[in-house]
Amino acid sequence: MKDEANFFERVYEIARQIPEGKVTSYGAIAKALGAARSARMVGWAMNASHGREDVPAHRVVNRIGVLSGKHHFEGTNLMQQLLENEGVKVVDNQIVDFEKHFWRPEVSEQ
DNA sequence: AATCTGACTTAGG
DNA sequence: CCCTAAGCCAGAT
Repeated sequence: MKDEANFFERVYEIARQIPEGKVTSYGAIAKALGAARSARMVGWAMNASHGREDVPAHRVVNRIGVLSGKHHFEGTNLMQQLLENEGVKVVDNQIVDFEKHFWRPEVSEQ
């Protein structure tokens, strides 16, 4: 049996820990994985997260709070809809008060 | 096996 | 924050 602790699985683990109404960045997740330089890999893992309901990729945005991955969701504004449904304001593909909704996986154990 | 690509980030201007 | 350049690494072709 293979170990399911693949790179992707690790990213999913972090993503699942993102509380509702909160968002985080790819770099933050990457750092939490111990691979701060692999922020792109986090996004890459998200690409593989399709089919995994437990992976709220819509809560993961880039460092400035822009929904860089909304284009990968169904429709054209599903990602925004999901965020607003959780109380996160999104304007022009960018999260309003991003820092206020920001959630750091590395300090999630607080 | 080599090359390209990418849901990113940081640094410098 | 905007722009350009470069680093990054794993997957896809």
